[in-house]
Amino acid sequence: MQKVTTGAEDRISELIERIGYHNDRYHVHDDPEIPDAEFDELVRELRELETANPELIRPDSPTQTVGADPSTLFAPVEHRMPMMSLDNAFDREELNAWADRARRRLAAEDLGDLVCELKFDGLAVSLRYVNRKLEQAATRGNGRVGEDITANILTISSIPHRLPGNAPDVLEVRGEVYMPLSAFEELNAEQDRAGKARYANPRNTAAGSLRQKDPTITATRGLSIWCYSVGEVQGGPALDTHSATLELLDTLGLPVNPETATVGSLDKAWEFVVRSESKRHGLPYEIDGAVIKVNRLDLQEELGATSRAPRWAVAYKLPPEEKTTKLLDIHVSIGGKGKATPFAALEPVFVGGSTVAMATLHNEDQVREKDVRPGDTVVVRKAGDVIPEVLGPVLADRPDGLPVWEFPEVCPCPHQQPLTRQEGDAAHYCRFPRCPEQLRGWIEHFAARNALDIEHLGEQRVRLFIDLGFISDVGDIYSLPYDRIRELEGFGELSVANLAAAIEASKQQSLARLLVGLNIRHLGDTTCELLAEAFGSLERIMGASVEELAEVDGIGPIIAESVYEFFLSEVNQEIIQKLPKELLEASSSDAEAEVEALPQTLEGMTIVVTGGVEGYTRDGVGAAIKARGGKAPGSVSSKTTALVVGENPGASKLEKAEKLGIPILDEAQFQRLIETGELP
DNA sequence: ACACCTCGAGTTCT
DNA sequence: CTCGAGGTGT
Repeated sequence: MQKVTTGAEDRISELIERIGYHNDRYHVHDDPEIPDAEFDELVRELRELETANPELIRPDSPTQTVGADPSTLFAPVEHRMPMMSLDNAFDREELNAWADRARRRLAAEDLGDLVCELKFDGLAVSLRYVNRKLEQAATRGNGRVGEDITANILTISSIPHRLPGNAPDVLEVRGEVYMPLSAFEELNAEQDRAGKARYANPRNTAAGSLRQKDPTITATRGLSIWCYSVGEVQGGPALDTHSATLELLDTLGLPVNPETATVGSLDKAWEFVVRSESKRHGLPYEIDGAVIKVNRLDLQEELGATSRAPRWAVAYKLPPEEKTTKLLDIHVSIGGKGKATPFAALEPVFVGGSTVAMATLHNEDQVREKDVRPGDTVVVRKAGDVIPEVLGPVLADRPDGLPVWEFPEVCPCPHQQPLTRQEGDAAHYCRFPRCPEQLRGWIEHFAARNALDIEHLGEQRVRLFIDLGFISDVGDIYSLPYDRIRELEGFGELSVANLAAAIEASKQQSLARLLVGLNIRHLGDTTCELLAEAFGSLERIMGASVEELAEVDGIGPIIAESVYEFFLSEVNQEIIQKLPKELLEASSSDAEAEVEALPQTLEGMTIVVTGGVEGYTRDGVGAAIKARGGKAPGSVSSKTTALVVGENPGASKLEKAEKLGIPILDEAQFQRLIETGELP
């Protein structure tokens, strides 16, 4: 196809030159020749041309670079005023509870007018305008520190680069960047044409678009923004209500969502919530709830904030989306210890932001209790926003005579050995020691991050090596036939070297990790550490009696028996023979030496963490707590000293901690706690 | 014997 | 995240 772009190409060059000139007059000489509106018009024309002809976008185009130094992209930015998150309410009752709490705190005991807004499903950002010029844009991050995304934000056409003369001297605007459904569909149509994978949902795609290293890509994604509050403000008109703030933003040319209402009572606010729920699917963008704010700023100030959220606002979260789909069949998967778990094979359905084709059914009793049968139409949703869950069948749609599902009698692997369920157990097990499914699970477990941490040995390769007969137990990992692997398709010199190096490195792992890798029933990370610490070497653990094992604090008769049995087995002894000497001689002392060096600030404390904490991986937080002498269990109980709330916290832990009156710490308070051992 | 902690395992999709 | 099950203390 002949390109018909000469006209556009020339015009783009001309625009780039003129914009560059006026930009220079404005910023460098502070002596603009043309009015702002005319300047913006030039930029808009350029942007339109570029949108129509993405292949003509030049890296030096001002739409990509105006005012932004690309080298600062994603650099940390400390917010002058923290970007707080909101407390959630899931029903009317919780909404009432919020209002009651707030009222009790006020001298006047009246919240006054309430502003109702939609809650947009996008990414919270902060735009900082200094002297009416957009100087810096940042993500929310953890609320205190975000990432610089100025270069990318400048490519969003609905965000003004400059504000009119009546704007405050310093204005921090908070808003939600989102991808309109039309832009999302257009993008996916393009992906289809290019034969590429579709994007899953607008929210994640918007996030991905803002995270581009190359702003030219962000520019083509059709992102937009809704502005809904301010941070730091200097100069400008005095404001005394939130609705006046929104009006100001609107008059400054910042996009403010029109679906906003100021109401006089909680009843009216609830009506807004109910309406937003029914409107949800008619909107050209996605929402995940509604937000209710106290309108008067003096009352907002009086109410103040907790460590993580203001008391003057609450987010109503829409219930998770439910969809119906066909239950095609119920299969069984075999875990690394032989556990047989039934799961639903579903007709793929888009629910809660992603396509779901499988969902666990846990065990036989769960299937029976839900009474779901292959051929049923079932209701599906995302539990906790992530894990797909089958709620139950739509009985009205059940075909006549649909048979009840029976737990399969044999393992799905070619050996077809029986699956058995013992009295008192909820699970079925495949007890065939040479079951290839179990072997695959064991090898993967051995290579996993919390065990011997062997990179480049993932599920695909494990399957392949088992099929080819290279591996028939974990011991074989250390005598892989590299000559033959080199000849396999998809294995180059480099990938073989990487794999070999990763396996070599695993020989240095600690005793506890080796124990984890051995895949002994009832032993996980924690119990393995207990054993490693108590006995110091594999040899001593192997030589211990059941009674000696059970003497360890935290090890009871059942686990002791399980460990004893494992090492009694001849098959397992042979496997251990195959392991490299370095591993077998691994002791628990090396790792501890480092740990002891840290001040034991958390001695005697039990710290539970929910959500991600800045600067740590999920496991890393627990390790940091333990390294300082504290305990870090996965759930809140009456023994918990404090709950640390990070990014995207889980509701259940938070709720329980509040009910039990356990102190709740934000990330800054957690940092202080770790360093000094002091609770706020 | 019971209640209450903890721990472990399996799990979805990008 | 949720469920099931082992360990510990009363």
